Amino acid sequence: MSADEYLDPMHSLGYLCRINFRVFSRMLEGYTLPHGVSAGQWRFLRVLWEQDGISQRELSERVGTREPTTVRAVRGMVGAGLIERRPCSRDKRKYFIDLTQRGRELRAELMHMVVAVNERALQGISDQEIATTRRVLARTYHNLHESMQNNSVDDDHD
Amino acid sequence: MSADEYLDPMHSLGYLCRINFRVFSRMLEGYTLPHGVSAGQWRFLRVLWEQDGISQRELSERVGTREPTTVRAVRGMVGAGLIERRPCSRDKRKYFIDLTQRGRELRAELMHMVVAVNERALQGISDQEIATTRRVLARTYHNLHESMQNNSVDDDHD
DNA sequence: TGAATATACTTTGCTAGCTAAGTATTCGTC
DNA sequence: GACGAATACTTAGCTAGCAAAGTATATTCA
Repeated sequence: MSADEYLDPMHSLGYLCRINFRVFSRMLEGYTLPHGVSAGQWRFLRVLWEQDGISQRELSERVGTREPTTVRAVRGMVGAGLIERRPCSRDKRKYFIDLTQRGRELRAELMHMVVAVNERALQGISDQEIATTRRVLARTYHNLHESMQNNSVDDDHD
Repeated sequence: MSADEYLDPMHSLGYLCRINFRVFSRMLEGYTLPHGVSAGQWRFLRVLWEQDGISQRELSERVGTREPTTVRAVRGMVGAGLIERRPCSRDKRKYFIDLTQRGRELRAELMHMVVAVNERALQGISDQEIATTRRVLARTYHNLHESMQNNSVDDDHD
């Protein structure tokens, strides 16, 4: 409620999310880079392991990045031999993204690493606290995301 | 525990932190940019409002960025008239960072905005859940940060 | 005192995100 | 069937982060 509380970064969920995102990302990349996979690529691979053969647009949405970011990531991953682009025959604007054999093979090793990083991160925290945190972060994202879609920046704040 | 759980991004704290960081940052910037303050600059201002006259190195540490990032941010904020660099007379390597009158004046308006964004984000979430989330995120950061300092990337994971 | 080490900041050059604008294709509708 | 709107992807150009190496100054200690 008081503005001054927010002068302390540790009080701010935005700050806490920023530093956590960075440390998660940097640590995971420490494990995956020796396998030729950058932190940026990992995010796309995870989605493709769940389902590949989706369009570039749909890949963007599931990963949570905008199209230009996806264009660059896809280019890099094609170059690294992890995925292939397949033009859609029905709709010439579209490309489907398929995992290569190598992209598929990486799944087991890399998922093992993400589990290891998460286990280290969550040491000493109860399952219930973790569940609460997930629920809160899903809700704050939902609240802000919805608010950005519905309102221009300068209406109706208090 | 099971690797496949982590295929769902919403299960992963790293992903949740990433999307929350982005949406917090983009929304706050929507408010602050009309005042000539970018999201990057805001993070430095918040620290300086709490205490200015600190060295560039100390500013980096408190904001949670590395020196090169601070160099660029400081240059931009000097150009925008928000801060001034004051050479240290005792130690010629050092510069102290002081807020200008204008930098100081922005505090009230911008803190009002960060409170508004946080209130919107936290709608429908109990104080206790928020407190738990803060505590968990502080702990996960601590766990990973410590682990990165103590271990090279490839030792002792199970 | 002077050589080795440490510190504070800068430069260079990379990654990864974004918006805005551009191109090609498809859809809808008159 | 053709024109306007929507869609899928690309390009251009920006911001903000990083590591590694460079420069200048202080500190330590033999």
